[in-house]
Amino acid sequence: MVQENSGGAAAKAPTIYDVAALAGVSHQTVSRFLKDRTALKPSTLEKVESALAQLDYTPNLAARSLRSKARYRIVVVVPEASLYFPARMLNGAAGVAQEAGYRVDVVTTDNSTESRQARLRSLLLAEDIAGVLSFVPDSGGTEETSVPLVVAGEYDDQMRARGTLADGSAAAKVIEHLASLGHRKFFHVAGPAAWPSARNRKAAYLYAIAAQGLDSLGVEDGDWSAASGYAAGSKIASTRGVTAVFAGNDHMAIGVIRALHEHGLTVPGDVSVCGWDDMAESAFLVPSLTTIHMDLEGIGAGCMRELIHRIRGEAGPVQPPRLEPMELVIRESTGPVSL
Amino acid sequence: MVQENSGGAAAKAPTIYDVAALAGVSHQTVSRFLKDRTALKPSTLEKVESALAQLDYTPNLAARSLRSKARYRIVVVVPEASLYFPARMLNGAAGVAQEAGYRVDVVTTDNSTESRQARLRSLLLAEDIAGVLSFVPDSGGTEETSVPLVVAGEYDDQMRARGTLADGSAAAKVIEHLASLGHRKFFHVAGPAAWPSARNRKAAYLYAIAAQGLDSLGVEDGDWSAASGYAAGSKIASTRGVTAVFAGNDHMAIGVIRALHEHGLTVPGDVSVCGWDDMAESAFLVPSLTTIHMDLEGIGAGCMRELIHRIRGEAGPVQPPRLEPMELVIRESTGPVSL
DNA sequence: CTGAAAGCGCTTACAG
DNA sequence: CTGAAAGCGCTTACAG
Repeated sequence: MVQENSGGAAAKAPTIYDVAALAGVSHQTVSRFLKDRTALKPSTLEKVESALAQLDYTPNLAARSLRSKARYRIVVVVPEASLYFPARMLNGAAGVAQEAGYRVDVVTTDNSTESRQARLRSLLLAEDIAGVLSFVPDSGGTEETSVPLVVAGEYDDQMRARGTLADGSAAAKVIEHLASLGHRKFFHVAGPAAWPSARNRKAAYLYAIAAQGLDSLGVEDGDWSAASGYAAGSKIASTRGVTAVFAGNDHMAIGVIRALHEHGLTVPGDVSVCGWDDMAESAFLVPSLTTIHMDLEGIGAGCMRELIHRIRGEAGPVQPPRLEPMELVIRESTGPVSL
Repeated sequence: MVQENSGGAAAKAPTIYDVAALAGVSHQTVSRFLKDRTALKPSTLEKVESALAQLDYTPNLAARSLRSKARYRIVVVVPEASLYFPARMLNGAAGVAQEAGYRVDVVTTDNSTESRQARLRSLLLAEDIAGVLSFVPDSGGTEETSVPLVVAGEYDDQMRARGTLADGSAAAKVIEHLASLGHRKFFHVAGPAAWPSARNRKAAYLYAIAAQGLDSLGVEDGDWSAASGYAAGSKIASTRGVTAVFAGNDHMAIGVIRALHEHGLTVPGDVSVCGWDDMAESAFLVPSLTTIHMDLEGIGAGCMRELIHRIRGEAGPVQPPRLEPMELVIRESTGPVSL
């Protein structure tokens, strides 16, 4: 499981002094080269360049950051109970950060333990943190820090405050699609209220129902898991008249379908079910899942771009992320209302 | 989306000198306190302690690591195309690392891009890296580094080399279970051969088939995704006689079931299908999935514990991780062979 | 355009 | 048991 080191004395990493000695210049000149090559005259530049390459030099970030107060690390906070957390978001974010020259410190958090909270706080106070990207809506303690902070989803909140819903048009499409199939009586299984995306989808659902003159026979809050969808599904099965269910994510949709199945209801024969996210396996379920396709990787990348934009103090608004379109993908789990 | 900092001058983090001044001692004394409290006499200890608490001091890791050459960071390499990578493993690993006082740098990798490889290599050469935990079997370049390295799954390889199979008994249980239902003709959908766990399960499958005097009508390599399971499933549907399929993970099992469904074959009526991993939603599928329950979080934690053990140069073998038992969970997707 | 000096915040010898 | 000195590898002024 472990690969032995090539033994003995670990090869000391070369320093700026080694490079300087080899190039026959002062170490400051090497430092200058690293910062801005054009500040050197061509002949010097060349010497430094070849010495650098020869030694395979890597700067010591600790020393650099100690002296320059520059920061090279971004902390990403992910929920610990991340059975449902889309790893794709983390990937998107990490990719962008690496591309921009930052290292990514991942911190998992559950809201329960004191000690972990404390550890997170002290980490955030550390001097070398450039910024924080939190995928956890209530990431206790992150707010007090003075580094730039992006909480994924807060954008949604802002928009909702302005009367716009980030997920609005997609949710409207779901409801329209179901209404066009003759459905009139709906049920919504929402994500946990702490999450902006959950609040957003619920609000968009309620708005679309009202706008299109339909009926919502109930809303149940889950926790994003299939198990919570299953619990909601049992309730739905015993609620007379529901013919269409809109679930806040695909996991919960799976749970709903299972519960309906156990109550002798078929999907989409008796009840239509629509999810949200378009997980990689949703197309392969039986029935395959009608859902909203989300560019999770793109969203993660967008959040990270925004954070880096703030870290660098660039003026002007962040360019909105170029995401794959958020589209309704119609599959087998939704169908005409049964009479 | 962004929370403004509490404005103005960022509160400078307190240094060891601030603490020393407040406590009325030299900064070395504070440093000693941090390293080993018992080296101070009680009255001094008390003064330092209260000053420390009052200022909410956090050590500057960059400075500490620059001077002491101690390392505080562990790099975790995760596959970029991690649609299927169980985030739970990362969580388990990160939790253990944090608990032990390390920070976790996550690096995503795909094997394609040169620049990313280079970045990974230079990251690994950085002076402040204590060790590397890779969840990617072929994490190009990590081998050259002189820091302790654990590649998740290599342990499996070692055991196989010694004639033992980590996943052996569980795979045997799968085959036994299916054989007890009357199945004789099997098919295996394996994970990518680069992954030790995939090779392991395939070997265990072939061994169990032979040991129990059964027939394997084929083995198809997938890439862990439902889509690859689907492709294999089409092949299975056109292979005469197969009544039981053992898939290397639950995602591929889902794809297999879908393909069989499209070919008019029911599960488990016509064909039984068994997965591996026991994803959170596997119990809620229709049919619910027979699978091997894996303690993914525990495995991630175990790998990290081993790495830290090596980093600290502790003698003796690593205590084997205390995992939840790897159990066969019998659900609806496997049933008696049809005649 | 380049070198000599100072210093980031810590820890590790060295004295007392 | 505690303080004065030195130095980790860098970058940032300051001179030339």
